This record gives sequence, structure tokens and C-alpha cells, in this order.
Amino acid sequence: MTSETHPIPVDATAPVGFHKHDHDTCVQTALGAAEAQCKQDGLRLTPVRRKVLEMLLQEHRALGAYAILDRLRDAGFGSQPPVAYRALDFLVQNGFVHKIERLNAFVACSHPGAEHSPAFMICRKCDAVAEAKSAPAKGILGAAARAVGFEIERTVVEAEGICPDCTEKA
Amino acid sequence: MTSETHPIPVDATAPVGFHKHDHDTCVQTALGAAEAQCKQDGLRLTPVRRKVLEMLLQEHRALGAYAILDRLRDAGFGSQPPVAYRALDFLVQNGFVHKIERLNAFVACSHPGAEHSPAFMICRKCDAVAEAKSAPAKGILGAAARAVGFEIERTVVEAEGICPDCTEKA
DNA sequence: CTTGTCATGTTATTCCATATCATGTATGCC
DNA sequence: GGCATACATGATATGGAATAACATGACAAG
Ligand SMILES: [Zn+2]
Ligand SMILES: [Zn+2]
Ligand SMILES: [Zn+2]
Ligand SMILES: [Zn+2]
Repeated sequence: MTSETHPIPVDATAPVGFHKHDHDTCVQTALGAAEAQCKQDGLRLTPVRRKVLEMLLQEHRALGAYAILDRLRDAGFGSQPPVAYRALDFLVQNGFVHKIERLNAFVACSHPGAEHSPAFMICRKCDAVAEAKSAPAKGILGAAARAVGFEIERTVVEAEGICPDCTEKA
Repeated sequence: MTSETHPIPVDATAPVGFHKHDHDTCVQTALGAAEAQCKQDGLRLTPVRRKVLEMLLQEHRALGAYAILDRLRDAGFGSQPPVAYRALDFLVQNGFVHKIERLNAFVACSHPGAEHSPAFMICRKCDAVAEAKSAPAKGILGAAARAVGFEIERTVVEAEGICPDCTEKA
């Protein structure tokens, strides 16, 4: 959107999404990182996949599959659900995008590259989404799982509430 | 599109927490507790609502809204989605039932009465669901939220993995 | 009896997700 | 080059989740 030159130092451990930042840089950096990682890992970041990732980075919030599909159609790609879902599957599978279960929607990863189990903060007023790191298996849940012999493979951690912006406005 | 019968892929397999227990007692106790609490709080546990809660307690696993709807129809209640969703809204709102976001399904609460933010362990093999308590705002996520000024109102904590039963079988 | 409120029922539509088949395209082997 | 294979894409169709919009029934105050 705005191409202001106020480079926000991207602290890789800080949650992203609730504060202003240089968005163009943010998008370009992430796209570049994705391309590099794909090249390195022998993954194919094809046009559709790249476009979907770019859209999600651009929006910087969670988009439903059909919103993504609309944008794909506008960009001249296929217009049927599987086109979007396949691209999303690839991106989620390889850690470039996360699914927000609470919203049935998808958001670009804010900490690309590193292995991590993300946690999200979702504003119920403005639908902003911020990603933080989590260590779910370390806490009470991990203890409970060990106690009953449940083997955790993946966790969904999503907090719903009010973002700082919406709090100010009230 | 006419009023044909709906195919119901009902899988009536074993109910599950992750350990055996006296199920009839379990159901009766929970139903009784719900009735008591509703009476105390001036809530109306109407026939549909009671039936839905009873079904979920009986199954002791997560059921999708349309599976619930099928059972409601069989029991002589309304057969359209809003009937099920309204009853589920009431039960979730008042803490008798939880929604499993990962499955888009609903499960009866295992710790009725007490205020709690539940965490769930979901087996990806057999769809068993166990409820544990969580303290999400106490850990890393809580710290991240305070750091950015996000006000947490509710949390979704769901772990996906393999339950002890399925681990044994392998 | 009238009014207001809540629960229920019905119709219809929108959104999320996947199964299936057909077509295209890169890549590696002959 | 010609061909086999895997994989990516495209299009059709369908199923499942969720809600909008509207109508009816029960019931308690006034
Ligand atoms: Zn991430
Ligand atoms: Zn907000
Ligand atoms: Zn509970
Ligand atoms: Zn299992």
C-alpha cells in the first residue's frame, strides 16, 4: 500500500501484525526468502503458488479460500476451488502459510524459514491476525498429554480478543 | 433437491475419552448437573437443547452439526440446520459443550460447571477427543499478548496427534 | 385480549472443502 | 528427437458447514 520508507526492524521473535511497518519491504523480503528456500529444498514455487503467497503477504491478514480464489481469477488463473486449495496446501505444507482454524482462513507466515509452532492473536472486531511463537508441548497441555500417553504432533493455538488498535478506538 | 432421504455415513464406533469409565453414570451425572445449573441460572434447557446435550454426552466424541441434525430428525425434532446450530449455540454459550475448531465439530464438556478454558487432544486416526484444562494466558502467548497490548478473551488450544489406544495398535 | 419475548421451524443462500477426470508441462531415459 | 513418468493445472460436480431471512408457536406480563 503506502511505500513509506520507515523500515521497521523486523524482530523475528516479536508478534507481527498489530503495528505499522514498511509493507513493501516486508512483502519483498518474505517472497525472496520463500524463493530461496524453495530453490534450496527442491520445491517448485510455481506461478499460482507464488501469486497466492504474494496475495497473502500483501493483505497481511487472514483471507478465506474463496477470497483468494476471486483474486486468482482476477489475475488470470484458474477460477475453481481446487486451484486455490492446492496452492494453499503446498504453502501450508511447506510452512509459508498458516491456516487459522477459528476463521477457516489463511495467513502468510510471519517468521518464515524457521521451524515453529505458531500461536495467533485474532481481533474479533477488525479480523487482524498477529502471529507469535508458542511452545505448547512445554506447558500444562504437554504434561496432560504425557500423563495419558497422547503423542502430540501438531498444535493449534489461537487467542481471540481485541487488538490494541480497536482498544484505542473504544 | 427434492425431499429425499439424506445419506448418513454414521460411524457408530466406540466412544472415547482416553480411558474407560462408567459411561451411563457419566451421562446421567452430566445431564443432571446441566439441569441443576440451568435451573439455578434461569436458563431454559428446552427439549431440543437437552436432546443435543444428551446425544453429545452419549457419543462421548465430537459430532458435526449435520450428524447432530440427523439424530434430531430421527428423534422427531426440526430437520433444518438452524435447529441444530441454535441448540449448539446455547450449549456452547453456557459452557455445556465445546466446539472443536480443527474438526468443525462439537463435544460435550468433560468438566461441567466450573469456569475453564479447555484444551483438547485430538487423535488423527480415530477422531477421539479428550479434554484437558489449560492456562493459555499464563505462558508465552500471554506474555506476547501483553507485550503488544492484545486483550485475550478466549483461547483455542487443540493438539493433534495419536491417542494411546492407536499407539498400542501400531 | 394484546403485546412482547423467546424458542422453534422452514426456505434459501453463502461459504468451506474435496473427489474426480481431463489436460498440459517439465524432466529424465531410450 | 521421441517417449514415459511425475507433477501441476484446469474444469465439473458434489458434499458439508454456517447463516440470512422470514414465519409460527408458546407463554408471560399488562
Ligand atoms: Zn509462522
Ligand atoms: Zn482490531
Ligand atoms: Zn469443558
Ligand atoms: Zn486414536
